[in-house]
Amino acid sequence: MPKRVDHEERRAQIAEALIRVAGRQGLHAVGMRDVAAEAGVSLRLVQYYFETKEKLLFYGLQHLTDRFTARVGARLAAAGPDPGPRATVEALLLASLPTDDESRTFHLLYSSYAILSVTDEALAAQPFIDNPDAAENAMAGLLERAQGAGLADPEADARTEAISLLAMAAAMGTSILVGQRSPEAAIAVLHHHLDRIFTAPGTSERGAGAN
Amino acid sequence: MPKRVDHEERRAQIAEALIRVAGRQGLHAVGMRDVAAEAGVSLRLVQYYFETKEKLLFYGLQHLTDRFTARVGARLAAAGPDPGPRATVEALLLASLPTDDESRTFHLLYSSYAILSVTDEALAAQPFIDNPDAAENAMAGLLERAQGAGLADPEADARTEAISLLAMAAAMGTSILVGQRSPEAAIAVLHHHLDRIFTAPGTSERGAGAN
DNA sequence: CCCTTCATGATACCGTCGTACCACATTGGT
DNA sequence: ACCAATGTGGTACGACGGTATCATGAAGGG
Repeated sequence: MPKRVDHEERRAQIAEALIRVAGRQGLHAVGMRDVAAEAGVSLRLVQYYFETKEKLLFYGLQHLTDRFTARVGARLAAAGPDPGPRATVEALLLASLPTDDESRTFHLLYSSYAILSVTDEALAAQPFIDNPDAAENAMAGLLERAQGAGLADPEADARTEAISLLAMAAAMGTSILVGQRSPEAAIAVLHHHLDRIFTAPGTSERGAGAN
Repeated sequence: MPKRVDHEERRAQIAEALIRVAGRQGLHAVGMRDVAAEAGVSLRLVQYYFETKEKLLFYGLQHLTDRFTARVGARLAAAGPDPGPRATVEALLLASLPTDDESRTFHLLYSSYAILSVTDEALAAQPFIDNPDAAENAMAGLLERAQGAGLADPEADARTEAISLLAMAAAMGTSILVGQRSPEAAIAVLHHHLDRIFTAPGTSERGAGAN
């Protein structure tokens, strides 16, 4: 038999091409020929590894969320070993804002998929990240731990605040994406709420902050 | 000359057809033939009143925002003459949540247009509502008035809180749209923050609230 | 050594979509 | 009464997109 190529790696490579071209032209405007050209392969190859466009799109979503998860993990790791709850929460929120090309593309495409899923049941059935509310649970858990450690307002409802923070980050991310707001303004708003929730004793060095 | 028909009315009627079919199939999947069929007219007619699909889409966005503005105005009027600042703010926020078919369609299509505008400069140049930050200014103004009247926490930064409230409403609206959260849960979170901001003296009847 | 099987390339097909063109009806003005 | 401008319908055209088909190259096993 011939070259015996790693299919999974090839698929990943094509998926990255999909993400790049979709980030440029918009997910709706991407065709198999565009993906093939971007990946430097022939149209037939794209068909070979993903039989149908639908499967390519699904795989693209999966790849997108995987890459984003990895990126957030790296950001957390870069915040040092065992950072405080506030630093962790802040890192999570800031990582989800579209501040550079990669996160801009992620935000754009994730939003595109989400909007698509409203009218496309096949896409809605797809595992959209593990995120029915994984991020929400993680964030709520962090806030509760902070409360337990006396670092956050014990009166606050952790789950409600978690939902609020994530919602604000998401919506302001979109504002940034469409050029309605600057990343700095969004970060300032998030800091405001972190200051409100975290009754920080020694963790009040914010302003010339991390990222 | 022949029938002398009201072009503007005809355009509005076709635009509503566009909105209906786009709400069903998604904005990306709508074609001129679909719009014509939905409006009960011939394809040629759609071409006659909007020469190009792009113009149809632009007009559709305009019509969508007009209808939404009117709807919000009606909601405010329904809240009685000169309601308190909190009731006004609450009405504005709740009106923007996708709780019924009309608001669901609005939220879906507005989000679709917004995402589209990221990669389509012609659409980005369009007056996307009057909303670079009209809603934000209005909301901030309301909060400031409430502070002046001693109804809201005077320590709070009105603009920051306005941005926060609108952002949460927007993001949770999307969560509702994709079926990730119930309208009730979203409303509860919003109420939580209204309770935090408004130091309501007699306005503490919330829970079996307005809408 | 060759044959089977995996991998890849070129290209054809069929549907759809936006747009353009042609034809006709209707009606108000002269 | 006829003409011309407005409104409306039917249909064709060119392009593009996803998918399918045919063909070929490469390599490991009998």
